[in-house]
Parts: sequence; C-alpha cells; structure tokens
Amino acid sequence: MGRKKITIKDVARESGLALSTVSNALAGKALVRPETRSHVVAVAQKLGYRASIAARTLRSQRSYAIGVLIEDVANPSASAFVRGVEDVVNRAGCTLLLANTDGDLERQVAAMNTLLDRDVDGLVLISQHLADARIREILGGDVPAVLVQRCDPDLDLDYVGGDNSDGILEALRYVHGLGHRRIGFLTGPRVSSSARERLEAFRRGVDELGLEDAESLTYEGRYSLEAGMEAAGFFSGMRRPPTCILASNDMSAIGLIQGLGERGLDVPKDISVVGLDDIELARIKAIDLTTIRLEKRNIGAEAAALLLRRIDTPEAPAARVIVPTKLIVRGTTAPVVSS
Amino acid sequence: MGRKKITIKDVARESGLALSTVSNALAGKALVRPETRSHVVAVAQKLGYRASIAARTLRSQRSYAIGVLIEDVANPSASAFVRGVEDVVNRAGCTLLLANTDGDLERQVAAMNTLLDRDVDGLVLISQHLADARIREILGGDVPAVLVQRCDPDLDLDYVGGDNSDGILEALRYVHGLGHRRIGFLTGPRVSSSARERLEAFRRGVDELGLEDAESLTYEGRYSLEAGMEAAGFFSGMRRPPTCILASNDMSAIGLIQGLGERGLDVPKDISVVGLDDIELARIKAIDLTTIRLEKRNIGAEAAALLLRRIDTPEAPAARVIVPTKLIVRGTTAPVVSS
DNA sequence: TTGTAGGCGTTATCAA
DNA sequence: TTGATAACGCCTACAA
Repeated sequence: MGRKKITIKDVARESGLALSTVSNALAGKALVRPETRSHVVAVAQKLGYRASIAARTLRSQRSYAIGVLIEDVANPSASAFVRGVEDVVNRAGCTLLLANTDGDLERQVAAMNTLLDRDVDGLVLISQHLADARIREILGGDVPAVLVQRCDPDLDLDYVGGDNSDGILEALRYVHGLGHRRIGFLTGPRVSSSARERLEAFRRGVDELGLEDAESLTYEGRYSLEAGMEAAGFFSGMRRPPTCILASNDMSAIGLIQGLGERGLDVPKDISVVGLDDIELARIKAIDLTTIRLEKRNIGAEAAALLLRRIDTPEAPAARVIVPTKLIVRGTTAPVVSS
Repeated sequence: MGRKKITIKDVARESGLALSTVSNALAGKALVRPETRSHVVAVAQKLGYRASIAARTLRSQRSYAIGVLIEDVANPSASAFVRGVEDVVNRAGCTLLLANTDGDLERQVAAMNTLLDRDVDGLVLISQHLADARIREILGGDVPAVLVQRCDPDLDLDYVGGDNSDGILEALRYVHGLGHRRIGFLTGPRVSSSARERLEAFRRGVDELGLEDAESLTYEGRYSLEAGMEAAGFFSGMRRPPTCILASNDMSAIGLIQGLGERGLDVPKDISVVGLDDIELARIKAIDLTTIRLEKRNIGAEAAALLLRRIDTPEAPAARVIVPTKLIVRGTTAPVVSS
C-alpha cells in the first residue's frame, strides 16, 4: 500500500528521463518516441503514479468537470435528467459536480459561484431565475453553459427542452377526438418557460379546435403531488367542471386524480386526466396514467452533448434542441359521457 | 464584465498590501487587523476576485469536495440519499461529485480512482463490491470513507444503514397479529449486506413467532418493479402460496402487487403485501402501500455527517449509525381469511 | 502585524 | 526527440 504521493517527478527520476518528457509521454503527445512512451508508462504503472487533477487544472485551466444545477435531485424527473448528463460527460472523461438549489435564488447564485471557482469546464442548468442580474452576468461571462427546459430570449445560449407544443397539441387532439370540449389545464409555475410554452400551446390548441374558454379553465400549480391535490379542489369546485384535465407533469396528475377521487369524482368515468413525463410508475395498473412521454434522461444526454460541443468550439452559434414527446394512451382518459 | 482572471496578487497590488496579508485576511485569520481585513475584502469585492479552488487544493491537499458513489441516481431511493448527503456537505462548504456505477465493478473502480485523482476529501458509497481486492485497497488507503447500506466485517470503516432487523421484525409481528402464519419474503440481491441482514431478521422472526418454513418461501429479486412482477409468478405458482409477502423495497412490492393482480390474486383480500422505503407515491390511494419507512434522505445526511467528522478526526474509531425504521400501516395488509 | 520566498504537481515554452 | 525552466494561484513558514 503506497503511502506517500508519487508525482511525475518520481516517474522521471525512476525512468531516467526529464520531467517534461514524462509529461508528454503520459499525455500521449506525438513527439515522444513510442518506445520511450511505453517505458514511461511501464514505470508509472510500477510506481503507482496517479496524476493530480488539481495541478492539471491549475496549469491548464481545464478541470474536466462540469457542473449541474437543478432544483432537487430527489425529484424523479430531475434525477433521470442528471443521469443522462452523467452518462455523456463521463464518457468524455468529465466528472459531474451536483448542486441542488430548491429553486432558491440565493442558493443558486452561491452554487454557480462555487462551481465557477472550481473552474468547471461548463454548466448545465435548469434554472427558474434567468432574469436575475447576477445569474445573467455569470451566464453572460465566458463559461460554456446550456439551458434546460427554461430559456430566455435575451440569453444567447444553447438550449435543450422537450417539445412543449407538440405534446400538448397531440394530447388535446386526442381528447378532442374522445368528445371532450371543456378541457382544464393544470399549468406549472409561470417562471418556467416550459410551463409558459405549454400554456401557450394549450391556448392555441383550444382555439384551433374551437374548445371552450381556456382562460377560466387554467390553474397554476407547482410540479408536485400536493399541487395536484389542490388543483382538484379548484376544478371540482367549478360550477361546470371540465370533463378532462391536462396536467403539467405526472406527479401533479396523480395528485389531481387522488384529489378528484376524494371529492367523489371518478377518473376516467367522470373526468379524464392526462399527465406529462411518463414516470416509471405511470404504467402500473393501479395508476395506469395516460400521459405525454418526455424522456428526461435523453434531455440530459442531449444537454451534455451540446455542452461538450460548445466547450470544444466556443464560437459556434447557439443551438436549440427540441426533444420530441409522445402521447401514451392508458386508462385515465375515456370518451366523454353526455349527461 | 471582467475578462481576465483576478488573483490574490491583484488584490494585493490594488490594496497596497502584501500577498500574505491578503491571503490571511481572506482566510479570516485572527492575525490581521479588522480594518485591514475589511479593506481587503472591499478591494477583492471591487475587483471581482474569485479564489481558485484548484490552486488551493494543490497547495493544501484539501479539495473541499466529497465523492458519492451509487448505482443509479435515477432510482428514487438513491436520489433521496444523494440529496441528504448534499444538504450536509454543502453546509460544510463542500461540493458533491457524483458517480453512477450501475453496479458494475469496473466502472466503480474507475470512478473511485477518478475521485481520488481529484483529491476528494472523502467518499460516501453504497457499494456491492466490497469484497473486490482493488476496492478494498482503495478503502484500506487513507481516504476517509463511509459505507452505506452495505458493509463488510473486515473493513474497519464508518457505516450508516437502516435498521434492517427492527423493521422486518416489526412488520412480521404486525402481520402475525393479523393472523398470517405462512409468510413469503422477497429479498434483495445476496451481495447486499442489508438484504442479508433483512433475510436474517426474517428468519429469526419466523422462528420466534413459530411461523412456517422460511426457506422455501424466500425469493431473491432485485430492487425493481420487474423483479416484483417476476416474484409474483414464483409465489402464485406455489402449491400453497403464502398469505402475506414482505418485499425488500417499495418498487418491488408494487411490482409484486401488479403481478399478483394479473394472476387473479387480489391484494389484500387474497394476499397481504408489505413494502420497504415509503416512497412518495406509496401514500396515494391507488397504491396505499403498507410499508416499512426508511428515510433515505436521513441516511444520506447521517453518512455525510459521519464523513465530515472523520475528515476532521481521522483517528476516531469507526462508528456505526443505524437509522430507525417505522411501520406505516396502509391498505395492502389485511387479516388473513381462513379458507 | 506585515512582507518575502518557496513549493504544491502539472503543462508549456523554448533550447539543445 | 528530449531536457531545463518558468508559470498556474494559493498557502505558509519565517523574517522583518
């Protein structure tokens, strides 16, 4: 068990070569003779040499680490996203630094600064606070960054998100085909650009299909079980409740179904519900949720790929990747019954 | 927008003080006059000075980063755990480096080495491969490490885990009280020490309560929805199926219930089922799972606290923290019906 | 209390 | 092709 640290210096001494030669050999540079290189590698191996990433970072200003900022990994769709990011950056030899913000601005600013202090090569973030001056300043600096799910027209950055319009529109057409004309929408927080886009798509769809007034049938919730349950109160309390509700994510859809049930409304007999995400449990019989599938892990992978590309070619024009969605029809939607 | 890097040197020049004074002031050392310090801080602020963590790490051999090794963050109980770790280490000014291994030995070894190359101050790991020589060598080295959920008697390291015996025993007594005498056990993979402990507790409980043969009523699964569904085939295919089954986690319990349902067996009317974890969805009406609550986020927090302590006092004797469990009775358990 | 000098382990530049 | 030497930015004796 080697106690003290073996440095490149030790390898140089042991192999009888110069420091710089060893460094070049280990880095796989073309200018060292193959035999020299293999000798160096052998010695390094024998000595149990391990490169110090801190030293490398200091010298080369490249940390081979990328920072991921999200609200909360404990949220299933966030964790799938993180996983997707890790898959890709790892393959590129990068380590992932994780920061949870709980949506709090101060924590996000602090986390971003810490990440910058660590010389991360890039940042991937799902951020609510794109309008904040401090965040804009960081993002306006020269650290490569890609925005996920939430973007901002003033920020000329790479972006990856789900196809918000398409999914909503597809779902809307589907339930329209089922005979629904009075359709509710449980939207996400207004600060989320994805939520805004979906709301926009919902309104467009309502117009296009000639459905009833979208405005009064919209309820703003957060992306949580509780929010869904609250929304159930709102919708069921209406003079004429909608016959179908589109929710902004699966958790709130499930909460909504639960809340509706507590108020004596059966899904899908009385009201149809559509979720968004397609979390693992959506497919079990007890839940059996009709939902708009959005592969968060893919989004993470796309975001990571975009970031790596940007790190390589910083001057490339900002890209915008839209990950497609797909309607998965299960048991929470049914033809409307005329009462 | 400051382009080039501001170093401590710039702050020194600008404030007319010496490098070391600035360093000390910024580090909050007692030996600089308060007024000097505030002046330094002001100048640093004005210049937009940001400390280089890489440089600090190189110099001080302390990275203020800790590595977390898990199989897959996308797994809900893993992500809750990671969140718990982050909460605590973050408060201590540390950044979290995340590595997913998917349970693969090679990836785990590679990830651990990378983390070590980054001079992490410590490691938290949920590892299946504690018996592997390379892993033992790393763990036997001098990087502070805490083991989670899986431990190994030969490794003298800090450990945090759920109270495996207690939870199982409590559940067993509860269903025994409901009249169940023939109880199945859906265990986790044999490589997991937690799974082994739970199996052990199950057998002890079966003995203690004078229940039917534990051996033939045990099925080894993985911790997944699919594994639960497979187990349903095993249990329902028995000549005399159990009247109650304890599962090793909620996901497999839910899969089990689903699989049982597909085979015409109703839970809890025909068979009772108990899970373990208490994931967020366990409480919704559609699932309503009786389960042994194990707070993964707490486990993460405890692990992080232990690690921080160990980093401070490396020579302290290895600690063993057992996080208590609690039986949450819901709708998947019912009194046995004599047929 | 403040200033000076050296080194942490690499990589990069330039000679040889 | 290989070798010497200077950074990278910070911390910490030690000297003043």
